Amino acid sequence: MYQTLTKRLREALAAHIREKYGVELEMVLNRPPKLEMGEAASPVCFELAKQLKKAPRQIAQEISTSLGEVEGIARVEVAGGGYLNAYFDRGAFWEIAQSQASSPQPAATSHGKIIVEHTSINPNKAAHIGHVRNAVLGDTMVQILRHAGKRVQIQNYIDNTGVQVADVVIGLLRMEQRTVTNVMALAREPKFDYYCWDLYAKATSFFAEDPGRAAKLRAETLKAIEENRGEDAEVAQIVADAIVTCHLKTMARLDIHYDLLARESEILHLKFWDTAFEMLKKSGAIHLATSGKMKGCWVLPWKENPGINAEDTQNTKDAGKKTAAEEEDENEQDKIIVRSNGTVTYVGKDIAYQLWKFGLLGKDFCYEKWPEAPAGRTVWATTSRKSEPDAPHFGEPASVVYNVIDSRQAYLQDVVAEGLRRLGHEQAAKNSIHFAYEIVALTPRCAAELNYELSPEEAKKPYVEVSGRKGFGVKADDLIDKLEAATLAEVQQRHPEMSEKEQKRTAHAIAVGALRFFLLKFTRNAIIAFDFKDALSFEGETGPYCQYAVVRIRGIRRKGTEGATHKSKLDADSANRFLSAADADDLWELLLGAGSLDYSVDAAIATQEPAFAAKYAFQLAQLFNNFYHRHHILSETDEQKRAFLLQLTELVEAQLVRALSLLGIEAPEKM
RNA sequence: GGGGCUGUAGCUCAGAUGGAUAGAGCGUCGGUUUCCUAAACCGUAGGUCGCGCGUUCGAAUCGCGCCAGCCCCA
Repeated sequence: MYQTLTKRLREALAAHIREKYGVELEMVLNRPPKLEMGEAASPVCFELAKQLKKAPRQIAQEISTSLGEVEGIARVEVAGGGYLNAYFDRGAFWEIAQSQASSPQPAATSHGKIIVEHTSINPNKAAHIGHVRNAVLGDTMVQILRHAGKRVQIQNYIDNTGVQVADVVIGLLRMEQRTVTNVMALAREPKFDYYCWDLYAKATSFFAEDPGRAAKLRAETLKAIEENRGEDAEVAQIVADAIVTCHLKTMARLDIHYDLLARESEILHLKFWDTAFEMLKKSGAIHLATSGKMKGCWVLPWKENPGINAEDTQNTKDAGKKTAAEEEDENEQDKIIVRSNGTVTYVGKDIAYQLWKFGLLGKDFCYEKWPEAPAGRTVWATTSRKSEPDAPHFGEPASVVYNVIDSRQAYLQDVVAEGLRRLGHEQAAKNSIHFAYEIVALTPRCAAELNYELSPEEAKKPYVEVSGRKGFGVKADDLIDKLEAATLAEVQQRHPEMSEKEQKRTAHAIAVGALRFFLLKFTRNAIIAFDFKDALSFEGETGPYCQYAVVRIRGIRRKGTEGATHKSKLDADSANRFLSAADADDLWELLLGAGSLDYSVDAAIATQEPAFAAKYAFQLAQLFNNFYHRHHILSETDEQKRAFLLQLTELVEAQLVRALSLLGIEAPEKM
């Protein structure tokens, strides 16, 4: 809606400037700080002033008088030192909003497939709050991209052959001396993910007792898992599969789902890695270190000028000029891809996976349905067995890939991208986006509530980092339980007339709204210092605040249909009249807000910042609450006015519900 | 040692593509409810945008240098 008009304005301005001054400029539009300054502003005259060597205000004056009609724009004025402020035709905007509200989604204008990879939790313990941030960010980005007409596939990478799973395997088989059958039974019990959470922490202390033994056990177990042999491999699969099912269940509570579970075991068993390894060797992207600390490792040279193909000559040239010490130093910057014992690092496997995502590996997985998907859902997983015939074509190359991974791994992600580049896939490297976000830490107070003993240094810090190894953190299911309990108590008090089922449904929706919004209101690179007090807050800038605005509108609609038997029809001129009245700026502001979802979605995509969408929902809810206190709709005596206010309210509802759905938040009927 | 991120109100954070008088929530203080449910609204106070120099008609935003904190690679 908003973008419909700004697009017209942008095009008209660009064409006019091209014609009048023969200058081609990118047409940036801003939102003026105040409503009196119009709805869209262009600072283009300042830029033009440089090129034409004229005063910006004079240019603005010229343009504003000669621009001519732009459909839907009432007028363009000169302001400040040379701004062009555009004022929308309020009646026209109302019409656009009415027609677009009823025909919601743009047709899938997708060019290529987009992959969003998120969640990707090590399948060896319960999910914690940090994992939830990852999943919520990823899922929200998915909804936003789909809303913009993109074709998106959601993947969840399962590192089921890694060291973390190995640690739990050691815990079960060596520390607890369990049999395979026994583990199988244990894995079927509820809260197996919680059991592993504790066991993983115990294993960590067990390893700390004797580092030598730990290294040996780990290496043995890891190798057995990678080669898919013996009890270790068997138990690893049982554990990883069961935990993945737990994670799917936890995320389903937040309405987060996946198209494909891409498992690391298949990267190995289907020889994805072997193929990638050959490609890397053949292209000279990696080489075997023959001396020094990394002797016997395959390494990817780092720190050199990352230009394409020029490295080889440059490497030798530079190396010749360097002292031994410098060379040694430089070698230490190289990234190990294959360890001297032959095992592949995570980076190596990730390069293979990224190549596959872009269709550059020349291989595909086999696919089968995950046997224990959440109710009513189908989730596919990679497999080494034969593909099921109805499997979607997951191997279709992606044009863009969003990898939702915390920012501590920025360096590793750079290495992966560098690997792609050295294989000659510059474009893929560019389109493989590290969608980075900061961690969720705990406030010292929150840590204390969890009975965690703080060291003196930790107590001084504003936050404490969670640690899966130490078993220290807020588990996702615990947090959701806590939120649901708190919201249920509130709903029961406010709505004793509701059935218990209805109360629970409502409480659940509010709990999810509170949690998802809480994780989305921060921008990606803000560290969230988690505290139960903040997360359990339902007032102010929160999900429930936004939901409440919708509930209010629904209340009005219910009351409205009960009371008035006839709903008078709004005639075309009336809307314009009400919006253009001298004291109607608040109505206009609300309409404009309701129509600005597209603007916020565009900003969210351009900046890769889902927080923009959350901000939008909150601001629209705020505008509505403000309006709600100023205008009593149902008691409005002017029938046309009442019809107008009602219709405006319904527009706000539609847009707010849409915005919330992008955030994965459902608005209940009552709360 | 190298690389990255962060520093804005008492607290937690927004300020995309440089732009007009730097915003919000919480907290403070003071008001609003016989209801279209107050999970709301209104008012109040609170800022050398870490510091310095530079680029620009214009800098919280860009560049350089410091200071402080966090993370990553060794």
